[in-house]
Amino acid sequence: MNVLKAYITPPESAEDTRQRLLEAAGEVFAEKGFRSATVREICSRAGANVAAVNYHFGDKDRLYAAVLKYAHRRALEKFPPSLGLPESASAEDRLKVFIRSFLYRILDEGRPSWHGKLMTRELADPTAALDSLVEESIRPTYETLTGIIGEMLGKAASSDLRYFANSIVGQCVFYCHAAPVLERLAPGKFKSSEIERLAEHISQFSLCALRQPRKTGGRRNK
Amino acid sequence: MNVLKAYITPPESAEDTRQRLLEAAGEVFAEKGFRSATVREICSRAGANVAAVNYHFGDKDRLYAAVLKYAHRRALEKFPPSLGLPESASAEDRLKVFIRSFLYRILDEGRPSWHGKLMTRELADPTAALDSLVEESIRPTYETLTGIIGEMLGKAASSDLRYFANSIVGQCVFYCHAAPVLERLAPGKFKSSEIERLAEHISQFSLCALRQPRKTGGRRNK
DNA sequence: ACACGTTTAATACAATTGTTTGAAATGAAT
DNA sequence: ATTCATTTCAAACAATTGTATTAAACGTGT
Repeated sequence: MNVLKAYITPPESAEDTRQRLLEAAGEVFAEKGFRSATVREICSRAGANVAAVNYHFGDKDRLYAAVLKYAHRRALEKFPPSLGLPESASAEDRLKVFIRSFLYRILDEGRPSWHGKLMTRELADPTAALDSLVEESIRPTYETLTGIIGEMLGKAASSDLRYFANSIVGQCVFYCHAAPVLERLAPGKFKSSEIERLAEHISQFSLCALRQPRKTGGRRNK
Repeated sequence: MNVLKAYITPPESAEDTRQRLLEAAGEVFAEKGFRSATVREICSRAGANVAAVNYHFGDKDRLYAAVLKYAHRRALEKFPPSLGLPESASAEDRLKVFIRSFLYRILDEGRPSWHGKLMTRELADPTAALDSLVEESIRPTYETLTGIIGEMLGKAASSDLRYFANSIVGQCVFYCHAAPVLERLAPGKFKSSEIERLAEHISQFSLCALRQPRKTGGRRNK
């Protein structure tokens, strides 16, 4: 019976509280930010003792780093950057899918819903974890985007690539970053259908600009 | 001599330390955010005693509220929304000026350079001060923008006005909000000339989308 | 010179923070 | 049943926080 039980639930409750800590920490960090979040609240919400964080992760910083990694992995596997779109698809279609997937990743309310808030918080108020987050998570996504844009603009305008990428990403993250203000400017919650509408708008808005013919060298006619 | 001295520096050092506190608090709040900023550092940077904040402002919260008001007033008088542009100017020109002025207000490095950071911090991590900040500062600016856009789109598309406004504001605040990431993605500081270039790009990018003919009712042809 | 209201200063206080400690509990292997 | 490593727990630690208190310093009008 010992053997059987051990086989059915191998890591037993050890790995279990670790997991609960990860989930609870995600919530709290997203709500309060790294500095204002307290390990006491995290542990309490995870139904664990105050010392659990230090036992399982060493300290608050390493717990936070683990949460960031975990959040990004979960979000990516739930909404892969190219949602089943074949590589042969046109650049315009890949851009549309990129925008849609990106929006879902940062705005989705399903589990874990806190991924977007967590990321925007880290953008605005960086901790020591930002460096590796940029290199491992953000830069690859960013380069996917500049790749698509470069294909649409042609090689000549490469110096402007970043501006266009920033314009697109900026439109997206705004809804996550400025959510408290948007809520006050025009009360009413975001539903999932709203995300579809949003993706449609941002795609159209951006495609207009990207389709615009322009001179080589990157500078548009004034 | 008493009379003379009192006349030359009327509020003497009382109003003076109040002012120094305001400036120092602006710096520290912008750097650390409201919750992580300590009144001890603020007072130290202002060359004042720890108790100075409570004496002059009551408590940390009311100091913060005062700083927000002060920052917005200073930024608005330095970069008025319509930089001397006549009201008769075309909607396109007024949009360009709006974008340029908005960017300068949030990205300018002159004094007080912390206005932009302060605002984006309050967006992302609201305090009790956000409500009045939205009503007194943000909403008027936002309505100026939707007014311009509405003129360009025609009345029919009014339900989409907010989307277009968000797209424009989103592009702008991104450079302030995601500054730490942008710095890591492509090192190199922002110079003032960069702001001009940025304004040019965002204007062109957005005008393309706004000029695009669309059906009445707000939804564009898919 | 004196008195008085305003401002500054040093210090203390209670609350909260992340982290540590050492004992109790747990569960599998002998 | 005993041993042992792993995990949980309550309690305590030192550091930092915003704020309150109390006395000193200052400038001003008499």
